[in-house]
Amino acid sequence: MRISKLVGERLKDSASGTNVKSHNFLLRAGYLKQVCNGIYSLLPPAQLVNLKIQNIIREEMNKVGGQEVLMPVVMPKEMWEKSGRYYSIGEEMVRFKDRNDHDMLLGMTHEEATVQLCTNTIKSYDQLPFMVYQIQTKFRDEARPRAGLIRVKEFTMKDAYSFHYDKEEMKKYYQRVYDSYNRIFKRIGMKNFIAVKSDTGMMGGEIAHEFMLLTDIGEDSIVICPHCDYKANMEVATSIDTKPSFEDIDLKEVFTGDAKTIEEVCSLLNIKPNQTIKAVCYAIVGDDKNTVVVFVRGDKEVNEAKLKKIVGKEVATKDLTETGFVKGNIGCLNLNIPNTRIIFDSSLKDLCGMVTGTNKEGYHTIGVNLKRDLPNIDFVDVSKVNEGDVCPICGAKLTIKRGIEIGNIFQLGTKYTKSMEMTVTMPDGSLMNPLMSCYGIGVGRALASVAEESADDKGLVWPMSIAPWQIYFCPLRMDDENVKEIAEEIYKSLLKKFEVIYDDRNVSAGIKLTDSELMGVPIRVVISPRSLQNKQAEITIRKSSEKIMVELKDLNEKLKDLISQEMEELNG
RNA sequence: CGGGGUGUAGCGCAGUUGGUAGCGCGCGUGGUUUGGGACCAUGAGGUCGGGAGUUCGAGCCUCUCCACCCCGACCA
Repeated sequence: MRISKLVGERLKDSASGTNVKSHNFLLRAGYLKQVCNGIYSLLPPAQLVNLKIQNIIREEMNKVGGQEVLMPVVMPKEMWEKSGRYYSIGEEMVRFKDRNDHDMLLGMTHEEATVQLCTNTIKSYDQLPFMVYQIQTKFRDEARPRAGLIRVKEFTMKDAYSFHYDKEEMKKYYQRVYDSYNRIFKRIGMKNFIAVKSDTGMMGGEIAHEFMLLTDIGEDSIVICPHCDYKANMEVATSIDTKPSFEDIDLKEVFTGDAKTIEEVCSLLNIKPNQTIKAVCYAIVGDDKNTVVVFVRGDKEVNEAKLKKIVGKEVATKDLTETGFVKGNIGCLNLNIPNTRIIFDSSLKDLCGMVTGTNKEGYHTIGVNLKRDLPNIDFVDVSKVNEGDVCPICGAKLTIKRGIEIGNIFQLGTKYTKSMEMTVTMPDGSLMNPLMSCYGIGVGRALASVAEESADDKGLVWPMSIAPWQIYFCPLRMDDENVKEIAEEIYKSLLKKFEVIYDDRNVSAGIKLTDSELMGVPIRVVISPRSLQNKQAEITIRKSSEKIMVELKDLNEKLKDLISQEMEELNG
């Protein structure tokens, strides 16, 4: 490829309106062009990276027996009514009508389509296990796209689905894909990633893992034990609570005036937040009547993912106007509001000497003893883990890090095969619903994640395995007839063996060299009148800035070595 | 959906008390340059996000709609 013909421009000024390093470089280096909020076109270099990532994924999926298929983006409503998700998934799924007034939707995931594909196609247990996968465009009408390709509405996803005749066998297969995912992320050059236990969310099922790239720009919080294996998404993370103990005194109402927030009450009463009981109110989505109140210790926060599971429905923080609650003074004693479910977090269990609202303006109650004043209460874990809480496995202090979800795997069980009536014949002649698992990787997100992790202050730094080109061929002084002639010759010979971007522009050295660094091509080959005097070329390794002078006659051989060396490292 | 911010040339930005728009980069042409974003000359490129209003006159004031960015809610 000649850079003079390459579609897209390299920008000197950094793009405005983004604070994510990799996204900034991807825009500046001519990889992406935004179409609208959360929707991008990929320019040639990005598409080359995209295809390479896809091919690595494809190879690894094939290795675990995956069969590539391609399912439709547009699907009829009926399929999704069967599984129940036509109604349970919110506005992120785009629904529309075709010209015959038939309800259709854009697929955001393909469990339904896969079951439809396999039902009556697979008839006997004998054909299990098997896995189908596809690499396909997904559309999700995200509430808030952000950080370039990290969270977008339209993206390319590899999604795989496996089917099994028993749980043991499903778990074994799940482990194989888990290992496969580790290989994929390693091969595309990702370094600091981990697998964590995760919430099953809208997918359903029991066990799920997310693969997370640890980075400060990540959207998820991950709880990690520095001493043992425990790693979990904040949504499902648990910890052993270390209970504070306070003097057990009698109940007493105290005047607190305008003090409403935990901070205000604490500073007024000269106590710490962990001596207070905080009330958080939720509405149930799609249910105007009922309210949920969660009482949690003042230093803790409600984990809404956990709350959803307890309630069994979507919840949203509730506006307290026109309810019976006294905002800022809600207390757990004598709270009598109709149609209200009250939930106590386990952080409050057995505590005494606590402070809570009195359910009337201007007053809080001190000396609450949960055992004495509220006997017969069930405490449930509905709070978020705090940094420094105690690991549920080994007892060490937990840390919290940020991460980008780069892949996820779920053991779905029979949720879809049951609801969509997929059966196979078992050895004894009976029919059963096969067990199912699903496995996803966002290709564009993987691209952006590697870009984010490997970029330096000069620009992108692609790992060899997914670089748009292996070599940036950069002759200086293209006005010099001798340079130009030799450059054309070298380019032709490089093209036979390597993937090359040829900077054939007659512009100053500075522009060429900075562009090569911005674009992140792993190896740069420079020739110039100076180097040609000695019949030499200069090789620069992008990631280390290491420079190697090499005789022109040895150039191809040297490049071959450098490339295979890095590829071996990436492939393990 | 809530809070905050920004919309002026391809990109980055300036534009004073209201008087019909500039700068840098980039792009075209001619010339001089050439190992870390050269220089001279010259040229093209704008419905100042859209609409309505106030005014003799609006990039600037008022109203309204829209788009994008950031924080939250939401999220495979």
